Amino acid sequence: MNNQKRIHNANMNINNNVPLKKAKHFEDDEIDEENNMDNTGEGPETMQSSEKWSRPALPQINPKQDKVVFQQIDIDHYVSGEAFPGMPGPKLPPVSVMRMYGVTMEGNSVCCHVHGFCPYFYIICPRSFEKNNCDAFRLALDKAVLKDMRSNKENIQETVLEVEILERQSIMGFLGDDKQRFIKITMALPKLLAPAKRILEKEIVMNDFDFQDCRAFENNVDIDIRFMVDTGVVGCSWVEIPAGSYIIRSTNSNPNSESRSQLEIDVAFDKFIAHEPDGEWAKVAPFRILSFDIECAGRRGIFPEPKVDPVIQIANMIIRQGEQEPFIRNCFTLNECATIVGSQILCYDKEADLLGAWASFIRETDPDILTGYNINNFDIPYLIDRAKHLKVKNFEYLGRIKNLRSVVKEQVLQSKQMGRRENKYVNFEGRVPFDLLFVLLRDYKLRSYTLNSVSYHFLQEQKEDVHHSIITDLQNGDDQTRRRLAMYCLKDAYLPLRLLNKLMCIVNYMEMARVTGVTLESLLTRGQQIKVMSQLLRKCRTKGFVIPSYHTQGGEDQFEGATVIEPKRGYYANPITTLDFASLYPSIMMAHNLCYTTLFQPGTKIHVDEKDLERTPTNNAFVKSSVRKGILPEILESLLAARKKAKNDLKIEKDPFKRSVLDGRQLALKISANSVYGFTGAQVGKLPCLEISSSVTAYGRTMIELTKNEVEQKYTRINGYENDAVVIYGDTDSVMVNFGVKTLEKSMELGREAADFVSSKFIKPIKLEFEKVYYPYLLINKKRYAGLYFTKPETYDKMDCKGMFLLFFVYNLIKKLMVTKQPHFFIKNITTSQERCILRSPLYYNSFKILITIRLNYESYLILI
DNA sequence: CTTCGGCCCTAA
DNA sequence: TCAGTTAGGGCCGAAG
Repeated sequence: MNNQKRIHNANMNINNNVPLKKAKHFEDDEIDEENNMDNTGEGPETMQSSEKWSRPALPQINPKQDKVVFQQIDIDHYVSGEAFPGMPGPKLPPVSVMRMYGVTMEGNSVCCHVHGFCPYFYIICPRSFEKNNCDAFRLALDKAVLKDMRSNKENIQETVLEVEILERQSIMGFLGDDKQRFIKITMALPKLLAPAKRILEKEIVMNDFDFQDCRAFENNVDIDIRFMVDTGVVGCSWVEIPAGSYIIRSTNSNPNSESRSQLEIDVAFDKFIAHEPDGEWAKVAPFRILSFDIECAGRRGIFPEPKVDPVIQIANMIIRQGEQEPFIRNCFTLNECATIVGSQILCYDKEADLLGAWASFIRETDPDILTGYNINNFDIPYLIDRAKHLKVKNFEYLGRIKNLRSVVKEQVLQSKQMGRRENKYVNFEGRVPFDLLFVLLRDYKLRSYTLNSVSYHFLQEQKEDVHHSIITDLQNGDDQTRRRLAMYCLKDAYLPLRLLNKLMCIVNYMEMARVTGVTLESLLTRGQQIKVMSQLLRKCRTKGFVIPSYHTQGGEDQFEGATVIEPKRGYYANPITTLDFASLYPSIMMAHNLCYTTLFQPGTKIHVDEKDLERTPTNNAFVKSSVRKGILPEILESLLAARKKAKNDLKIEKDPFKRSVLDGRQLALKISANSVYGFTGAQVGKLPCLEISSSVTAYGRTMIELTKNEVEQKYTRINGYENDAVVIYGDTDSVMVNFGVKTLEKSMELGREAADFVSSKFIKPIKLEFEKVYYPYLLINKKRYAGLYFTKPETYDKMDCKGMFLLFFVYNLIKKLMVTKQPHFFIKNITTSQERCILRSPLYYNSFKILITIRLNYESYLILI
């Protein structure tokens, strides 16, 4: 069954590193296979040296009577040289096989091969093309695709598996209720989708029919996403393989297995149950999370290089998801090292032995998640490169597929959000690299991202301080100095686990994967769009819509964004009420039924009564929900309804772990709802629709304007109120109102009343909410203000500062200072740009000498006046 | 000396 | 192949 196995000369891989694909314009027929061949080899069997390291023993399983239930954590696919007997799908190899990896509630690891799932795409069906043409078309396209291949190393015999005519509708634009005919073309392998589309566009495949302007649909849907969408699997969900529907390929150390998982099974793609991650199935399996850190003996002043500088220590901590403390703590050291209470010390005389032992340790402990600090860009590539340099046998077999090497690839990710970022990526089939640094860069804005400052910031705890310049000296000392180094190394492995736990990263990311339907790994390696795309595809599938493949026509024109009300600058010594629209953009899309499927495009042949259309302020037209309810509004509704439910459950739930799951979920749901608008406006994206995004912002602009006017017209002395209300500022979805009242109670009461009053002027579910009162309030400029933040009259919640706040903060303090005649100081966390602002700013403001800053530690500054 | 565009960062 | 949006303040250096 080891059909992927290919024996390679070990030397080939040493100097012949993975080819860099990113810059090269590659041919479609050589993408996957070449990489695959490069990292295929004969991996070692998993050793079992210690009961403590291994997973709990796998119970006896009878495939006729026992079901297999596991939480999957990673999904991938491969090309097999043999069709699995008795499974659906093509009988002629090579065939594409999906793979799900996961863990049971008992902590046993599972690798599940899923057979018979094939990639496909759609094209619009030419008018005269009928059912009886399908077979001829299939043969013709198959022949054309085969001919198109330069080389056919895998000996592909059949490329087009099936051609059928289906009734579908394009998601783009309202075209009435009549379905159109589409041809669904099922291909043998994922990599054949692109050539098939290209050939259909460029060549005449069949003389009688013109396929050249038959636009392709869902051609660029990734096979992993396609599989998950079509089988109803979402990221990190539970999967049940019923008794009698699977075959056990191997258990544990059976040499026939392809995987290092304890249980390896084969199942057909339509024979398993994908549980929705709700209720009972919201639980989380006891995943093994490994955190590790390496130390290198570098040369003075030179950053360690794997070709020169040895790895001298590797510290490891493994924790089970849901538990508080690691159950494995150890440190692999080069040369003798004195013992450390609570940790196992493993000493080696030769570096190559140390590395080899560590790789065996990974295979034996079989972690599901790999973490640490900057492991993606430093520790992992360093270990792999170093092991390659020392020719350590079998080091690079670190994933869950026995004969696949983990190799380092350069990856360039570019987005407006993150900028240009070069990253290294290492494959660990079935294990998820979850670099804490990467998570922090994504989710938190910090002044410094060193492990030390991050630990201080979140845990109020610092590292063992060993400066990198003395690492080599400590290594060259005795077993006591190496012990000191090991303590340091262990702490660096431990802190990421503490931080993951404190910030609930794993739980939050799992919930995000479940809500959006993508794998855990793609949350870290891919952008925002794939999450919306996954949800869109799921909705489309149930409703018979298909999504056009994006063709690169450069988007040039920007669309207009939100209004920022001209601020009435000043210092307000009375309460300022803030009214906010809750989830403004999602609720606009819901209220006005804005969607791809409801967009009425000019020039459309379908007639729609004007009364059934809604014209947006940008003069786009969308059909009303009475005619057809949009998919985007439906997605948003279910996201927001689920969020409401999660928040309610959160109120009742007592168990702290379940609470954190629920809190992670409500957060994921909120972020997901907000990113739908961005998706429609992403002009270099999968499915931009500026009619939607520009209508959304235009509605937003009219709404904030209307809110301002309504409030200022109603709350006047003429109408019996204390003072004329003035909207002093507003940005996108909020207005700041000065009701001219003196007390917090009064300003809150008026705020609640005004919010309800204005809400009644809008269509459901648009809702203006009273949220907070600032008292006092300092408004310096657009996007720049500060004030004490009150949600209840008794006491303020916090001092809130927006924008480059420092000078205003200080201004406020000066006022106090002038009143109290007392020296003041405060400590504030600030970001890099604010720090620069302090350092650059004159020490005078409004002719007061204002500040001296003293750096206290990595995050806090003491500011004296 | 002023103006403007690029850059960086933030608000929402 | 991949990449969420626009508005806007403040600083800096180049051009005029």
